[in-house]
Amino acid sequence: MITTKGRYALRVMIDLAENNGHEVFVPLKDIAERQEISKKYLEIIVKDMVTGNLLIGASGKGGGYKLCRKPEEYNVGEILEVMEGKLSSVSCLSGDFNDCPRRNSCHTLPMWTEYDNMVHNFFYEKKLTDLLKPVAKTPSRKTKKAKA
Amino acid sequence: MITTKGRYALRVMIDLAENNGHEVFVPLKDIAERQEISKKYLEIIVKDMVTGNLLIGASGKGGGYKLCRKPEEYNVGEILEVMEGKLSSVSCLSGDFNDCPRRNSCHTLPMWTEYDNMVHNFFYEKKLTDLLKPVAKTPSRKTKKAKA
DNA sequence: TCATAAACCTATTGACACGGTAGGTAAATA
DNA sequence: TATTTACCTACCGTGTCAATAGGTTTATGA
Repeated sequence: MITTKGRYALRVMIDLAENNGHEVFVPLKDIAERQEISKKYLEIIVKDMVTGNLLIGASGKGGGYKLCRKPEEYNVGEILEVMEGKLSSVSCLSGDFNDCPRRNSCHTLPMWTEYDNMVHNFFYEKKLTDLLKPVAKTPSRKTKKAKA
Repeated sequence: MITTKGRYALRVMIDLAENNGHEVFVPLKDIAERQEISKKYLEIIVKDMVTGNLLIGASGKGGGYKLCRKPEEYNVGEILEVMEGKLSSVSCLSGDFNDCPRRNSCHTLPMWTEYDNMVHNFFYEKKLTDLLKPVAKTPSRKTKKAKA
């Protein structure tokens, strides 16, 4: 189960991406209000996001939080892993890794491994920008009309 | 995270499939010993499995547990769901379903839905028999050699 | 009929995670 | 120097996980 931490973190990222949070510092108060999430609780979350190199924080008047990369340079997987730890389906595959004495004869381990890979790929291939509201595309100066 | 309940249940199923547990009752003691899992804890698990129509239990001497279908008629997903409840990635998709007031404007819901479908398919397409030790195939009486 | 072997039932436990709340400190700005 | 903001520490109620403990019922077979 993805917990509120992961889900809220994602919403913070999206909020920043959609509110110029790539260029200017956005106060947490604003994010909390837009997202209807307790600001106090969000403090905990964004703190982890700063530690995890997803955001930069700036204290004082005019401060707030800002993306430290361009939105297209984030993928969902890394955001979730910062908040939830490794996205591992079973304890056999996380932690000390190979502490299970049955690992060599385990009938289910291959399935868990396959599952883990699938999940990892799913979230790492999903970009933050895939979650943004589809914006009316500003046509680039030289738009080639697609063939069909 | 798949908990021990789900993982142990799967191992019980495999154990039965590999120890004639489709035809005769196998005492829990034997399963617990082979699987090196506390019998006491397994009691809780198999109880749920009986309730969930995965196993049949028989009390008294000569009793034990038995698969109620043929091994090839189980898939992993249903076994896990009996033990873990619905395999839902986020609370937004389980429970009362549409209690979230933001569901219509939520940017992340489509991703969670897509993810849930992927997970569901993965486990429901996986058959119990896919987890069994590959057995030296008893050649059927009329084995057609594959072309290539 | 009676010991035995098995499932079945109820209760409890310690540890930990989840989802917060509360209140204060430090830093930057105007 | 007041204000706005991030940042820090502590706490808390609830629930789940992974068991353990001890007893009761049911069926067999000698």
